[in-house]
Amino acid sequence: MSIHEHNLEALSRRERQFMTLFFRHGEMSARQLAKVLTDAPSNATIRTILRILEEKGYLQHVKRGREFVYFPAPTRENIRPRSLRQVIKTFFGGSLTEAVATFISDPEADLPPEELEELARLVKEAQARNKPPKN
Amino acid sequence: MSIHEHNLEALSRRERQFMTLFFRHGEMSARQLAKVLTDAPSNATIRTILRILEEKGYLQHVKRGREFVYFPAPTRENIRPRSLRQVIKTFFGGSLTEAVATFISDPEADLPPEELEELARLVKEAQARNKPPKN
DNA sequence: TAGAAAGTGTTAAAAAAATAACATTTCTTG
DNA sequence: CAAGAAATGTTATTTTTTTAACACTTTCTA
Repeated sequence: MSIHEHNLEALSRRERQFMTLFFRHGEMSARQLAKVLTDAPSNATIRTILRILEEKGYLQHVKRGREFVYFPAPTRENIRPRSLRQVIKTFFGGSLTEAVATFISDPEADLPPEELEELARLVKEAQARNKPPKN
Repeated sequence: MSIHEHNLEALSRRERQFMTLFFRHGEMSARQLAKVLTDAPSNATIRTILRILEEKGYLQHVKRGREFVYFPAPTRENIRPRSLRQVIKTFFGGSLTEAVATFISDPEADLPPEELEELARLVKEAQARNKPPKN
C-alpha cells in the first residue's frame, strides 16, 4: 500500500516466492510465471496473488495484447541492497568479509576465477577512493 | 521434519522471523525472544511457534533451570551459505562482485575501512590459492 | 512444606493465506 | 461479424497460520 517500507519480510510465503521470481526474471505474465514455478497453483490463484501484490505496491502491470504483464514496482528504499544487508547481518554478523569468504569457499557457488580478479579490482578502487582524504 | 532441505523459504512468516532472530542472536528462551521481537505476541504464542519449529527440525532445545532454551539445529545443507547464494542469485544475477559493489556503496551498510583492507587481503589469498596449478 | 511464581502442554478459536470455480470481458479469426 | 479462445474480475471455500485461554508441572521461598 504505502510506497515506503517495502520489505520482503512483510510478505506471505507465496507472495515472497513470487517477488523473488520477479527480481530474478523481470517482467512476467501470469502464464509465464506459472512456467517458472515448480509448484504452480491454478492460473486463477496466480492471478489473485499478483493482484494482491499490486495492491500492496510491490508489483505494477501494463496491458500487453490482452494480457497483463507484471514487474516489480520501483520503490524508494531499494529492496536490493536492503536484502543483501539483511543476509549479511543475520548470517555473518554484519561482516562483508565473512560473507565473501563464505561465498568464495562455497562449492555450490561455483565462482569463476575472473570474478576474483574483478573483485580485487573493485576493492582496490574503493580503497583508492577512500584513502586520500588530503584532496 | 526431515533433516534435509532446511530452507527458510519453506517457512511461514512468523517462523522465518523467529529463525532469523535465532541466527542473529544464538540461543534464546521464549522470554528472551520476546524481548527481541518488535511485534511480540503472547508468551503462549511464542512457545507454540518454537515447538512447531522444533518439530520441523529447525530448532532444538535444552532445559536450563526451569525453562527451555532454543537454538538452531545443525543442518546438513547449511542455511548460511545457501541464503547468501540465494540473495546474490536473486538480486545480483549471481555475481558476487555486483553484490560487493552494491554493499560497498550502500550508505546504510556503513562499511568501516578496515573491512576493505581485510577484504583485499582475503581476495588476494584466494587468488594465490587458485593461481598456481603448477605445484 | 505450602503457596506463589514461573515455567510448559493442550486445545481451540480467529485471522490470514492459498486455492480455485464461475462469470465476464476482450481479442482473434474463419 | 459471430463463435471460440484466452484473458481478467468476482466471489467463495479450504487450509494454514497465528493467536491465546486454560490446565498442568516444576521450582523457589517465606
